Amino acid sequence: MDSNKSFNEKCYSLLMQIPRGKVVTYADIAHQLGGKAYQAVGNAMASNPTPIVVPCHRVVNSNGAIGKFALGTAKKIALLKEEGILINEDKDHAKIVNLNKQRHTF
DNA sequence: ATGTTGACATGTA
DNA sequence: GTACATGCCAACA
Repeated sequence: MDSNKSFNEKCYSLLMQIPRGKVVTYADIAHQLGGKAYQAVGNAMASNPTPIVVPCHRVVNSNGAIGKFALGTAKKIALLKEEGILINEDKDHAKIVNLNKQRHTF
């Protein structure tokens, strides 16, 4: 049966709950969905029909890394910085600073 | 740190 | 409809 909201819609709902200046990990989202579909979540983001509207750029890896982004990792970093997220720019090793502190809790 | 295994949605054959 | 491959990953050895 097709659920009311597709998997991708659920992910977007959670994403839109994230206030500016906060970030979440794929594991957190997957956990909120009641499973461990980390990559499924990421895939849903990749299929993101409305970027920016859905802050998919506020989602980072569990280890604090930026991960990838449909519009480009650099774009993601730039957006996060613009949003006020502190990122450790080390050459090409961009990582979230104090992830646990900037991590948003649902 | 590296490699392998695990879990889930989507697309293609 | 079943099977295989891929993907903005994570946990474990």
